Amino acid sequence: MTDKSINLTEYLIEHGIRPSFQRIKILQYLIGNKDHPTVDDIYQAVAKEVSTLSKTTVYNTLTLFTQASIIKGLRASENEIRYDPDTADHGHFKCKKCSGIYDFAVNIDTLQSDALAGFQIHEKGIYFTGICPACMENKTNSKSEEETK
Amino acid sequence: MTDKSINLTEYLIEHGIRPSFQRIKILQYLIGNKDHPTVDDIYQAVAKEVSTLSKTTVYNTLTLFTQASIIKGLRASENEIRYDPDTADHGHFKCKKCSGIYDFAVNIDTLQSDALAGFQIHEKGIYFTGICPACMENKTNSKSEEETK
DNA sequence: ATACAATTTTGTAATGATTACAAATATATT
DNA sequence: AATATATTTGTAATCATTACAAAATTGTAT
Repeated sequence: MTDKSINLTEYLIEHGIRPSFQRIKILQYLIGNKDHPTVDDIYQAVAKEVSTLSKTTVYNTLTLFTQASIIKGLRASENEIRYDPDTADHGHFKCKKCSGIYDFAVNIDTLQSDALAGFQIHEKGIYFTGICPACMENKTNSKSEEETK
Repeated sequence: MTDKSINLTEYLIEHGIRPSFQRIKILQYLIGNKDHPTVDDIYQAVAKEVSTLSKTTVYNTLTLFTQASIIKGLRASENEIRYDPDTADHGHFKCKKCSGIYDFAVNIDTLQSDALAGFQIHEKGIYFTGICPACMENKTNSKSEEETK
């Protein structure tokens, strides 16, 4: 789901999800914010438009979307799950300093290990951690103060 | 840390960790149980030998070991962190049915993607999910009942 | 349109893993 | 032995996530 021109309502229907107002708004936010938002990020942002929004609805919706495979939950971060509307295989790099999460292209098929013969694989997650280029330079990092945890 | 003949006390000292009784027992358990135990698994088991053991000590110790890179924390499971004394690069497969976690050999170096030029990589995590061979056969699976969540 | 059924949303209360913190205990050093 | 330092312990707090039931919305059939 990358093409903005696709109608969100139809997109949901195509994936067997009834297109409620809340669901469309949450999906819209996810597609417009591919920076791996947390549940709270999503809730805070969408609540500005949908004032009655409940966090439970956000959880329900994200679970629903995940089951329908239109988004993926990431476990790159320690505490919380983050969500990614890009369901194509790719890796995630988490910077230990600024806590930023970067996507990176990777040819996951080359990984295909003989060791998993006989296993039915559903998802492939590639999570790297380390220091991002920006933080390598800036010893004094601004992001780290606001987000260190 | 695979060779059982290595003295655990010395092993800890070599890694800059003071070898307290609790730390040795926890390390001993980890090395003897490479089935990716949870914090509670470790606590329950070691508490049988060290009756005064506190769960906080287990957390402290695991954090210490992880910082010293003698174990690795896995996020293959949804809720909780699991620990692995095998710090060599390898993948983890989580079966959605029986919740079992399998190690698998994988040549992570082949992954090296150009996209990460300039990034300083510390850890590489490979997490697959799906159905394990045992669960593919047994439609009625026993493990799933005890561990489904 | 109207009434009924099914689905979705909401709010609150529980759960459960992890962390904070300070007192108690053990260990090392002089 | 005396003192300083490091470790362990227990309890209380935190925080993301889940459970659950009531309220609101939507769909369907008459």
